[in-house]
Amino acid sequence: MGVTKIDSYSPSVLSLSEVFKALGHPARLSIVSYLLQKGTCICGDIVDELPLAQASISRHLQELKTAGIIKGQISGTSVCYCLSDEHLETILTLINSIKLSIPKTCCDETV
Amino acid sequence: MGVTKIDSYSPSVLSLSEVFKALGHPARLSIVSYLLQKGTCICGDIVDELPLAQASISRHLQELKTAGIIKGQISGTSVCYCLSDEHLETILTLINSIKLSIPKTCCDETV
DNA sequence: GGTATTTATCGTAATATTGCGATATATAGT
DNA sequence: ACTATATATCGCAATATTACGATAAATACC
Repeated sequence: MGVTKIDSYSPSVLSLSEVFKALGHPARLSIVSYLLQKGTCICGDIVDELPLAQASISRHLQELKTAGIIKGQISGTSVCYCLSDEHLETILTLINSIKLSIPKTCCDETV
Repeated sequence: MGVTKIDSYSPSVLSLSEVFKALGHPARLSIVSYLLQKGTCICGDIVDELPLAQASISRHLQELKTAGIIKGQISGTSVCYCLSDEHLETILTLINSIKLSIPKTCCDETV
């Protein structure tokens, strides 16, 4: 992320921005989209779906897990991942409140 | 972002991940939060709120604008920024659909 | 035990992001 | 015209992210 003044922000802002950051990569968003359709996946499923190496998929899964977006359960030699709604409620609430509070015409022209 | 295989993803996934990425930085999320409370801002308002230089704030505002999250209107020597709901509807729809489709108990233990 | 399968981690190179000072641009006021 | 105010952009250095191959770790099967 480059030089980031990470200590200057409140824990709630930092935590929520981490969730958004995790969703802010096309590979990770594709994984979430896959889980949205299929319900669960193992690492190998995503390796078949995306043009990335197994090591890269595994890293993306770890980042989604760290952000609280997915969770995994060991099942034999593989790990079954699924969506977690731990943070989705927070995001939903924020976006709803943003939508409700947008003034109708604060800017008429774009710059 | 490092080496990203950006050509491998659908335009819709890329576009949505750009929106999430824009929200995935504490400074930019703070700006959105400020707009949520105040309705509008000029660059100088955010300079007073965050411990970043004016040049840095301006860059973050440009990134939010590029992602379609805010829009700006020239007003004298300053630019009045406010939230745009151009993409918020998309995000809201996605998160709602994720929430609705989460299987209740696909993973009982975390790994 | 030995082998296959599956996932996670390490090390590295390439690239992107961040933040700053300096500077450019543009409008307002005198 | 000159100055002040406000924002955007440039160039740079520091740091973070991404992706990969290689390898480790852990379980399943024979």
